[in-house]
Amino acid sequence: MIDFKELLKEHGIAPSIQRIKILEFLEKNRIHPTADMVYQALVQEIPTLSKTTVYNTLKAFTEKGVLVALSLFENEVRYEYNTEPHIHFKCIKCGKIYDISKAFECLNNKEIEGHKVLEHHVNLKGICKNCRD
Amino acid sequence: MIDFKELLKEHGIAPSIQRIKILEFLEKNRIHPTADMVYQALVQEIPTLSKTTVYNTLKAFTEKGVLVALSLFENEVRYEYNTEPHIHFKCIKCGKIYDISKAFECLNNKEIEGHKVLEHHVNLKGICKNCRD
DNA sequence: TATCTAACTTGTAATGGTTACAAATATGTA
DNA sequence: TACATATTTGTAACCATTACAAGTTAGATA
Repeated sequence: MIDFKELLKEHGIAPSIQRIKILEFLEKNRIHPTADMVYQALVQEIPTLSKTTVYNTLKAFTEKGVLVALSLFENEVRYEYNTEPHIHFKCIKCGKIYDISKAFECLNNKEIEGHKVLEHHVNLKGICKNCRD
Repeated sequence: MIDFKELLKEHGIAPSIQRIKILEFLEKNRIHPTADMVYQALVQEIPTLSKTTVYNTLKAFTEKGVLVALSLFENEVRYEYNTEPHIHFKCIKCGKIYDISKAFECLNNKEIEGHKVLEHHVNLKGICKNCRD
């Protein structure tokens, strides 16, 4: 069981109830949610929750490295708990996004055509194993 | 010199003035523009141009495979002329987006963790050769 | 414990990109 | 030329996100 309160402190973020709940949700639900999905899920538990708080919190978490913001294939921002490097696969049939554990460490800290590469984001698109049948 | 009129016909798109100008702009300016950038550039030449037309046209071109829509790192859609497969590099200092001719054909038509991969989008982030000095 | 201050949360309004829609215009064909 | 269809246009609506100011909370200090 992760001590979310402690985790936030380690990242220099004061652990308010709202922040703890948001982090807990992201850690337990690896569904790459949008800000609105986070809000909808938590407003039941915290009826006074404000969307502004969700946006502010997600932004702060991303800046402090607690979360990663994703620009996947659609024009919307999604968030995920910051764990090991991995890539994303989106099914064109069901729309589900899968984490793929394979990463491309070979790309980071490399030079490509004279540019220094610090990060890489790989998004795959296709038909997932459940939709192939 | 590309015959844009003919190119549109080949893709099943009626070649109106607006559509030809938009395609011509994308082909000549490989700057991965947003819809608004396309509008701003062309409204001088076609004063009656409407943003709705630009959006409709970019959408149609993307659906017919004339253009490719990109979800890069920010939350905004950009468009580029559909040519050979390549990947993108964004400089975190100057913000410029570079095309990198290297692609990962090895990924397409492969299976990863049971999913069938049809497309791949690789976005690199770092410091470009001009900003390194 | 009481108080103070700073940080956090909230709600409303504003912003900006995108889309819906209906009217006006242009195009191709007979 | 006239008609039917497709395209363009402008306005209004929509939705995600941000700005802002006021209200609330929490930690530190005495």
